[in-house]
Amino acid sequence: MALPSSTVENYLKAIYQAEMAQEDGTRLVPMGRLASALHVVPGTATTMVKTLAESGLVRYEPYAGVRLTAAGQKLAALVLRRHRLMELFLVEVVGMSWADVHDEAERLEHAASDRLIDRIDEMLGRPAVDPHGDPIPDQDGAMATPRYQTLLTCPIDTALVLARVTDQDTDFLRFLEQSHLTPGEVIRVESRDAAADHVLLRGAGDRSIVIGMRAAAKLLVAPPPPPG
Amino acid sequence: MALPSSTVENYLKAIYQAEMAQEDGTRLVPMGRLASALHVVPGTATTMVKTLAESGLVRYEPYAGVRLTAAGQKLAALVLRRHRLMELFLVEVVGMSWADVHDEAERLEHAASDRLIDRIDEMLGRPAVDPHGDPIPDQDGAMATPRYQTLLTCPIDTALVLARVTDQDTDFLRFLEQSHLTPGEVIRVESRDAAADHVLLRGAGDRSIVIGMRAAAKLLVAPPPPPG
DNA sequence: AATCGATTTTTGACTCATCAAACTTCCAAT
DNA sequence: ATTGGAAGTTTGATGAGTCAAAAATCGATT
Ligand SMILES: [Mn+2]
Ligand SMILES: [Mn+2]
Ligand SMILES: [Mn+2]
Ligand SMILES: [Mn+2]
Repeated sequence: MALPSSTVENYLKAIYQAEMAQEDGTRLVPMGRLASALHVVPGTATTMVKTLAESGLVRYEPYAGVRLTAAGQKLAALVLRRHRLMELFLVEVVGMSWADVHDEAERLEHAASDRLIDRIDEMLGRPAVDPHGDPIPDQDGAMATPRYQTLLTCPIDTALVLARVTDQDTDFLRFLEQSHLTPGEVIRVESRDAAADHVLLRGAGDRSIVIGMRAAAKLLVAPPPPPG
Repeated sequence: MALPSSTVENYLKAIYQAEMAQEDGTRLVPMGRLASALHVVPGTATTMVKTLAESGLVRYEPYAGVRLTAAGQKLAALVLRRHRLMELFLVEVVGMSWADVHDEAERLEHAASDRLIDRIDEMLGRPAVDPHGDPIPDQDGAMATPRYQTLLTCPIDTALVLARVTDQDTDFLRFLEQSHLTPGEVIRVESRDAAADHVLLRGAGDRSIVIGMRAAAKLLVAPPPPPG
């Protein structure tokens, strides 16, 4: 099989990420989800998934969904590696805003050679996470998958480290940056009000920030850093 | 008209460069040249050129050839700008070899946004030439076109500056690098022998180098730098 | 002027990726 | 058990880009 096209890479990556996002154990991704993630109509996704299945990259169960094979998983993880290393490179070396790098990396991930990516990896000191806190797969496609809590489920009035942001929307990221809600910052939840649909945060420098529960669910936190 | 596809960008760039390389005044590029530059069969080039003509990017004269319109020229120059800035960036910032960056830039030139390219341009200090001495068009597509002599036509026993290398072949560039025949180096031609098909050079550090006339024609030189 | 060969164009076919719209399957609620 | 609607699949068509091979054109040489 020749090099995978950008289209194939995008399908594999979308399936990979949809599998991860699946709350239930079954990693079967329904065609509707896949189609909307890729901005194609469902029929297109069905057709494409069938050809991916013939290439041995996915297993396809009609009317049920699709999941990656080991081969598909590895390819998808390497695309994700290129994407995330490229994002971090654009922020750290080129000086772009973390709010903008996703769209740029969305195209560069298909054009950058393995040599370039490895060089970038080296320059950055083999980083573990990208600017949004997303883990970066290694050269073999292996990726750490820490289980973080969200600002909806974490304990109240406890110091926590903001570890990851699971939304790449430019405006949302810009807002977070202005609010100093970026990975690494120490924050605590002061209160939650489901009825009012809000979460009250206390950030670095005693900043007080109110966000909706939809937004709070996209902010993942880890236990505070070990003392000393 | 939507964004030009990579294919369209590649056609325009190839026509642009073929026009420049044309020794005769007529900037008409024959279909055969274009086809082989793009590694497609002639029929493919004909078909594509007709659709480019319909988009107003080229003027096409059947059985004679093709040339860029003003619109086509600008688009082509901007692709070349992206290519050459990317090459220089890969050498200067990423630390890749000048022998390797052409192939990498060949793909990245279609994926990099104008924002990224302008940021790179700024980082590099608005450079005038790429690692091979090729001039870099500005944001408007304007490009300096100095008329250099080659090592085949330049005066003998005169100090000259190697200004530009008009071949992107990896092995050739590697050889030049090892021989210290890179842009900026001061060299002089000691002798030429058409029968023997060779040119004898004296490079920096009194290096003595013999190259064939085919290779010599690819090395462009300028008058030596002003004293002081 | 006639012709031969190189170059170019045309034709017909093919792959990849996509959509619209008709059709099928499945399941949750009656 | 039926059935209505949501989700998924199939079918037929389209556009971009390509090739192989047949046909047409052009110009250089006789
Ligand atoms: Mn991203
Ligand atoms: Mn990211
Ligand atoms: Mn190049
Ligand atoms: Mn170059």
